[in-house]
Amino acid sequence: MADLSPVDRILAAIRAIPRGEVAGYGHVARRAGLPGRARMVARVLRDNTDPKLPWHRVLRSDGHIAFPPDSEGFAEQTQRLRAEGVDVRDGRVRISDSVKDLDGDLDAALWRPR
DNA sequence: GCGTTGACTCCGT
DNA sequence: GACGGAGCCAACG
Repeated sequence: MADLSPVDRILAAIRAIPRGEVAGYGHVARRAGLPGRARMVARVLRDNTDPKLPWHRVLRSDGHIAFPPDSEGFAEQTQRLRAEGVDVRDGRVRISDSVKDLDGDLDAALWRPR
């Protein structure tokens, strides 16, 4: 990976998240070569306008959705995740059995909520 | 160049 | 599991 700017690497890391899986801000940042820059990931997502970007697969380290429960983005993120087979309960993400099966190989690249 | 801000994380309670 | 406080870092005015 080369001379891409931090922002581009963050976007690439987010796009690399497979459908039906989720990743944490810190995990995305680390994957982008920016350990500890979770806050930068958050800013990139806020500024991002690319409809192709699976931003809804990015969650906080706790598995909680980063938006306030009464927010618009919260509702949309929940709906998108459910559409991909991710079980969302009370603003928290839970992994379905089918996804749980794949988890072994993806451990290096993906993170799953407890 | 400084102070504020934030879709964060870690740790203790 | 939920809450509060401290730390970090880049963007913005």
